[in-house]
Amino acid sequence: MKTRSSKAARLEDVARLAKVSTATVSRALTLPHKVKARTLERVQQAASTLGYVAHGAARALASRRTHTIGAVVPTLDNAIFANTIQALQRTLDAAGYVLLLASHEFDADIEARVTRTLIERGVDALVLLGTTHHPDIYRMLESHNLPYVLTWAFDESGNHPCVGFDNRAAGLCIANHLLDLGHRRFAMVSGITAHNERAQERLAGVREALAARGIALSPGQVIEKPYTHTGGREGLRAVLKSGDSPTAIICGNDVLAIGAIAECHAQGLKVPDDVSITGFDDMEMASLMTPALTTVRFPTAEMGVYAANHLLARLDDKAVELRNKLPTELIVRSSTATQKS
Amino acid sequence: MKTRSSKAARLEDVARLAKVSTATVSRALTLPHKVKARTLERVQQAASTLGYVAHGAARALASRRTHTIGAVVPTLDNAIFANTIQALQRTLDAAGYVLLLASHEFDADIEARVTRTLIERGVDALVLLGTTHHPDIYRMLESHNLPYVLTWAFDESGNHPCVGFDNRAAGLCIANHLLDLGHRRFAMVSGITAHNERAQERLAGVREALAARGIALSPGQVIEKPYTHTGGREGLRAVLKSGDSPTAIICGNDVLAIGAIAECHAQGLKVPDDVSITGFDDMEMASLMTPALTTVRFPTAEMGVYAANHLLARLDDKAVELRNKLPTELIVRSSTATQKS
DNA sequence: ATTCTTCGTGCAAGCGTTTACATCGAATGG
DNA sequence: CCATTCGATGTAAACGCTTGCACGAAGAAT
Repeated sequence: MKTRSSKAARLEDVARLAKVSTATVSRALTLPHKVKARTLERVQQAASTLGYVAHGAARALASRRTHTIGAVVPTLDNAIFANTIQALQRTLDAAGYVLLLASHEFDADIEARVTRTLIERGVDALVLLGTTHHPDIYRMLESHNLPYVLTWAFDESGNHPCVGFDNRAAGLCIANHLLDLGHRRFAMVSGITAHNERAQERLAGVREALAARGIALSPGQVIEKPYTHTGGREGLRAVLKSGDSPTAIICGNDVLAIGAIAECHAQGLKVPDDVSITGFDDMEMASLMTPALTTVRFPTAEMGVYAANHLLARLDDKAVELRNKLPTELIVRSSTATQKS
Repeated sequence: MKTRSSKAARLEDVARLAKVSTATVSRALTLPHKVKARTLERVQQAASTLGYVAHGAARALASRRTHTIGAVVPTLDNAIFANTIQALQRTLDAAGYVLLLASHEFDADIEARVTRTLIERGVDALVLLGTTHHPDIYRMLESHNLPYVLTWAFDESGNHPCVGFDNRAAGLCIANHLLDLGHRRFAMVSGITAHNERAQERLAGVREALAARGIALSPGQVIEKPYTHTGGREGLRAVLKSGDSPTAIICGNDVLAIGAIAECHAQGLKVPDDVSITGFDDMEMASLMTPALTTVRFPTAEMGVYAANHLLARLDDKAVELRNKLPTELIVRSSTATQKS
């Protein structure tokens, strides 16, 4: 078994070289204002010539702080989460924190396991995605008294700090857009709704909007697929096979929509002439494809920044609002068109 | 300042409840075969009723192992890196390791700083992207005796363990494809080549292929842009402005190519009728867009798996090959066409 | 001058594990 | 039946840092 080299300098080595105590070195490195300028300089000099790198575990053990924040997301594969993570990491980094990342592929048990691992590794706080989680997760958060924040969804129960979107409103919004264009025959290629309230809410919003005009979605008109391009293609095929040729297909996110549009092309269907297609999220790709995608914009990067700042504030015992609903916005592009009846 | 709750159970609490010593509890939890079945069961029972979660920092300090592996990448924003990271994380997770992630936005100094931070946090090993790094980075790796592996590029010097691709060969390959189609007027929208040997090598490969047919790229025919969609759009505009209307534009990666194609559409240029466009990487999107993108496939997920296994093997003191060049493959789709002269 | 602060520093006690070493009883072999 | 080995457990010393407390010196207030 490889061990960290014994040549790595320790605090004591720096102290000896700078002719001060280890306590002073420690203070010089973490609370520079507590040390006289001359001493500080000597210590820094010594640390630098020895190439001293602090031993995080020892530091964490003694100080009970790791300066590490954990995030557990469904997957990194999806550009839209990557977006948030990137913003999160950048904000944390600026504050001297490091991001410990784990993903669970939309599996609730794996989520509980990796969350436990992160807590074990000693994160100071945790970013979770979505509101529905394994009870063990909430139990561990509770018993370790860990600050956390839920993201991407808005916790209506009011029990949890969160920053997210109103996924139901977004669903309502996109469905109304299509209704206003004259569409009456719909289908939805949803993400997998089990254990995923974002997907559930989007679907519920769509249903609500349609119901208001007396339209219902039959089981055959709602296809659940994983949030992948392939899922979108398969979803579209399934929808077509189901028979009642919809004029508008609402996809559970942009990735599904991109897959669906690609499949339309493959099948010789024109978008939006033969069928209108929509997504959710407004990832960058949505504006670049042809046809450009009509979707609902979610400010995902802002959310990452907000989540980071929220936790940083709480770790500093500053006051913060505990729940924040970020605005979403309908973005109409060219994948939807009016439907003459 | 928030501290971890004092109610969290420690090893000692478990030991007391199970009526054994802390040493036995420790062994029961990490080397189950070293304790008698009856004892093991008692300990597990006690741990579970107390909701015991090991204190990673203490464990790391005592054992000099963190079971954490660091990765520092340019950005997470790019689906193609996300791909590798996802594979890396999944493989590490299966082996009981956690991924500590940092990004540097293509800035060499930031890279050195975040790498230092990761080492400080006590990673057992490190995944680096590319071969060119700040000398401080190699110095720290050396003095801490840290296993590491370079990825995405192949280190010809032979000084560093690596798993990557032959970016130059890929450049050669794609340029030859276009030459074979009859193209003679070229431009390249490259990534920023400073501190990035992947971009440099791709460009060099292209130049080499063209030179073999007596074609040179003038400075105006090589535009460097960040690896973003916007970079691709701007790159295309710059290429067009430069005057000598190329019939083939080689983009430094798929993201640039997607941006470039979008800009072509905006400018009323038909791809591939008016101009052929290529990328590198073969991200999933490449096959889904219209026109589908001709590109060179890089097995990025495999690389993540390989990098993970490489480090895991070394941490276990098993033998591994230190350098691995993964094969790339030309993928011809519909963004390139023959050029009649 | 004298007393009271304040500041800079050192001393040393942890922080919660792991792990060499010691111990002890039981099993094995001659 | 004793000597030897072995397996299971306990004892206690690290691991490398932070931080409360004590202390002396220097400055401020009286």
